[in-house]
Amino acid sequence: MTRLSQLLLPTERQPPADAEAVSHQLMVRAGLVRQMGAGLWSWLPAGWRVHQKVVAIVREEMERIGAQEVLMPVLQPAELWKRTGRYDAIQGELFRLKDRKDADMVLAMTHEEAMTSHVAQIVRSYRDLPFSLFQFQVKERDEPRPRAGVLRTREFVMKDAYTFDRDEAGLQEHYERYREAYARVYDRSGLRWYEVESDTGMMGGKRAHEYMAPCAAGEDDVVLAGPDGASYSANVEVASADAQPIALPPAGETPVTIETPGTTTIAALAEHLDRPAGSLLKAFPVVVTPAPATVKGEVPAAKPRLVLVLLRGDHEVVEIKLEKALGGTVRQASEQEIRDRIGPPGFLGPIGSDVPVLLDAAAEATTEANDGGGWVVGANVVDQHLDGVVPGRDFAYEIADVRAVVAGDTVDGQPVTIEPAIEVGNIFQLMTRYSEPLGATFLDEEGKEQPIVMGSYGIGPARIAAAAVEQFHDEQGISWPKAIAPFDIEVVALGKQGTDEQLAAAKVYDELTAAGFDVLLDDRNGGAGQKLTDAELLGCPLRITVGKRSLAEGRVEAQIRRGQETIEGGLALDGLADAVRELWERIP
RNA sequence: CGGGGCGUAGCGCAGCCUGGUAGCGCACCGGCUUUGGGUGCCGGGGGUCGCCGGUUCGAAUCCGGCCGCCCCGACCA
Repeated sequence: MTRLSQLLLPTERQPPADAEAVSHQLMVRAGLVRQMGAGLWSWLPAGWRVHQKVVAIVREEMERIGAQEVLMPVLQPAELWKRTGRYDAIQGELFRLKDRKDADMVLAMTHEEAMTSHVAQIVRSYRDLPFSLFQFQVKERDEPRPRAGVLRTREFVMKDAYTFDRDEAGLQEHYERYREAYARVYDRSGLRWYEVESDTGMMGGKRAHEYMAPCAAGEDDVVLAGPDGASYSANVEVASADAQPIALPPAGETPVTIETPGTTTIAALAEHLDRPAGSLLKAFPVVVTPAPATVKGEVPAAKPRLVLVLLRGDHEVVEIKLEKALGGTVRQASEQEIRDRIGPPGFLGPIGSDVPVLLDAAAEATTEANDGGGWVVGANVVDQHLDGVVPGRDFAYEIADVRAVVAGDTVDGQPVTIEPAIEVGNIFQLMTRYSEPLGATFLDEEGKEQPIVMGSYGIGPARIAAAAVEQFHDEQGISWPKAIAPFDIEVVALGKQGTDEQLAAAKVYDELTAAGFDVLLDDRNGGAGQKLTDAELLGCPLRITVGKRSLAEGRVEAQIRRGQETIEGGLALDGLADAVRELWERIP
C-alpha cells in the first residue's frame, strides 16, 4: 500500500538556487532525487520507481532480442585497461586508485574491457558465436563538468550491451536488431527521440549512432531534415550538408592586393569591402598532434605539424571533424607559431607561406559553383588582403569537410534545422578494437584463429527519466509519460483522515490497485491546495480526486495530468475500474 | 583547465561594506482555527555562520590559506 503519509517524498516549494535545468529543478522539487556532491545523486523512492520502470522496459527489449543479462565489477584491475591502451589514452575522466597491495585499479567508465576479457577466456570456436550480453551497472566517470542534475553525473547506472560475432556480417545483423530494440525502448518510454549518426569518440570502431531526445537542456546539437528528422539526422559533430550558395565576384588573371587597414576579423573585413562574409576565406591555423597509439604495438606517428585551415567566412570549424580529417588531436596555433610560420594574425592567407592548406569542402563547392570567381584572403602582410584568389590556381590545398552545418543548409535539397538534444543512448560498431588487444579470438571452420567482431550498445535510464521531465512539464510540474511515471494514478483524498472522503478514497485505491494499476494514495491531513499542488508537481498521468461534493453523487473527479484535462462530470464509483481502464487507453 | 559567482536552519534568503554573542519566509513540533487550490492566530524546536589559521578586548563580518558547490567555455562512451 503506497500512502503518501508514509512515503518519503520530500517536495519543495522552491527549487535549489543552483538548479538551472527544468528537469533538475522539478526532480528535486518533486522529491525524486537529492544531490550528494558534484555529479553524485541519490534516488529517493518515487524517483527510483521511475528509474526502475525505465530499466524494466529496457530489460524486456534486451531479452526480446536474445541478449543475456550479466553483472560485472565496477572496480577493475588497471591491467585490462593498459592492455587496450585506454589507461593511457583517457586522460582525466578515468577514476584511478590503488588497492592495499599498491596495485593499480580503475573504476570502470564502461565495460568493454571486462566483457571482452571474459569472453576471450570462454569462447574457443565459431560454434560459440554469436551471442550478446548486457547488464545494468554503475559507471564512474570523473566528468570535467557534471551538470543539469541527473543529466550529466559522475556516477550513473547504464545499460550496456555487447555483441560478439564471427564476422562483420554478423555484427551488422546484430546492429540492426539493436537499432530495432532501441526504437522500441524509446517509443515505449514515451519520449520524443531520433536516431542520428555520430562520432565514435573514445570507443574507437567503425560506425555509430546516437539516440537523441530533443530538449532545452540538451548538450548536443542535432541537424535534422524533413519532418522530425525523417530524411536526415546527424550530430553536428559529424553532420554534413550543402552550404547555402554565395556569389563570388569574377577573379582577374592574378590576385590583387587590397588595403584593409585594421580589419582583423571577418566581420570587419566584410563591412569594409561591403561583401558577404561567405565570400571571404577565413584562415584557421591549427597544430595537429598525431593520435597516440591506442593499441599495443601500434607505431607512433610523426611530430606535431602546423596546418592552415581555410573555410568560408560565414562558417565555423568543427574540431571533431577536423581531427578526423587530420588524423590527430588539434589545437589552435599559438600567436608565436603563427607569426613564425605564416604571417601576422588577422591577415593570414594561403599565399606566401609553406604551411600546408586544408580547404573546407563547402569553400571548394562554392568555388566550383562560381566558375571564374575569386575569394578574398589575408595577404600575410599587415593591413593587406588579396582579392580574386582562386584555390588551385593560386595555392595548393587538400580538401575535407570540416565545417559546422548551419540552419538553412540543405540535404538533398531539403533545408535543415538544428535542435539541442540530450543523448539517451548510443550504439557502436567496435569491430575488433577490443577483441584484438585482449585476445578474444576463435577458431573458424578452417581452424584459423580470428578476432571476434564486436559491437557495444548503451542506454542511460536516468537520462531517459530526466529527458522525459524536460519534454513533458508545465508551470505546475512534471507530466510523466504513463510508461515511466512513478505511479499510474494518484488518488487524492480530500478532508482529514477518518472522514468519508478518506474512507471512500481508500476503497478507490484498493479497487484500482486490484485492477492492476500502480496507485498512490494521498491520505495526508493537509489542505486541498497542498495535496492538489503536490499531485501536479509529481505528475502522475491520472489524478482521481475524492471530495465530499462529488462523493455525495456517488462520483469521483478525474484529471489527466498532460494538458490538465478534467473529465466532465467525473467518474461513477460504480464500475470505476472499468471506466479508469478505458480512460487509461487514451492517456499519453 | 580558463573565466565568473556562491557557501548563514531541511529549502529560499537577509545580515558582512561600517566587528559587539544571528534573523526573515516556507517547512517542522504543540494548541486553537480553517476544510475543494499551500487558511489564520498563539506558543515552540532547530544553525560548529564551509574548514583552518591570523588580526582584535571581541570575528558570520576584516586578512591569508584551503575545501565544497553552481554557471559559461574547454572537455565529454
